[in-house]
Amino acid sequence: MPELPEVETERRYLDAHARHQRVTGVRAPHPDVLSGTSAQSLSRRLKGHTVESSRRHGKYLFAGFDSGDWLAMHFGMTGSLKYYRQDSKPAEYIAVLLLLEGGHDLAYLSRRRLGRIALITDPDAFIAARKLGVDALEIKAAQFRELLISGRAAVKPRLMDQGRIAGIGNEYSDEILFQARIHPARSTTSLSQRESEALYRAMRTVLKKAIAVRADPGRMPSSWLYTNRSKGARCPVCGGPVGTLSAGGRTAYYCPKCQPRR
DNA sequence: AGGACGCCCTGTTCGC
DNA sequence: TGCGAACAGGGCGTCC
Repeated sequence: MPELPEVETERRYLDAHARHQRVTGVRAPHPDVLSGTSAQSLSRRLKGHTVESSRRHGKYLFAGFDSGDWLAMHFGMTGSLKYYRQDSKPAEYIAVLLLLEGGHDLAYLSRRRLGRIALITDPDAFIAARKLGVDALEIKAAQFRELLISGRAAVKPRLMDQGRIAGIGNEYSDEILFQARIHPARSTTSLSQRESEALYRAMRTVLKKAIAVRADPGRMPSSWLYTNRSKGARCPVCGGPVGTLSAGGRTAYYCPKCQPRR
């Protein structure tokens, strides 16, 4: 699912393919992903302008235009970007399409259409208005511990709380907890200094490595839980059965042996 | 404040 | 075997 590493990969994809390209039109086959705007409005505002910069905060990707406008994109569960020649076979699940001058299209794909695109003028104001926390790769160790342990909560939903630490979802929270050897239902207030440091280190290692392999599941290390998040799977470290529990309305996968409750 | 739950959405997996 | 139910899950809203 598009969590921080996937969105960072999309940001680099956007930079590599669409930068400095002029928009000639906008189409929205599935306008329900547009938030507070329309295909006509987007077309009016973006036509004739070029994509010049990109930013990412948590799971949000921002594409900056030379006009000062930005597209704020969230991918929901199944979104991605696709850059392709206009005369080639169009991609599936196109929700919004930027027609570019050079004969290519930049498509925002969304199979389940749970993603959203907004037209904004200030990413920082957008981040503040959405009450997003600090980006998971920007946060420092001391601040991480403070945001992690203040208030009562189970550690897994806390890692996924976008209002505190932005960018981590269900899959990577499982991986981070697995590598830090911490049970997902542990209370944050019970975590020792040593454990929160292990969590911080695991968070950075996991996110950076996932970015390095362009969030490609096939290239994730075999020592990770990542590819073993399924029923009947085995722990890649101890070989024991992988367990599940429900936390924050999501299914957590973990190894009961490597991540004991206490 | 935190958590449980429902909703959105559709492709895949599961169970009878 | 086949079909409908359950599941997948990011984010949001509601209720306790």
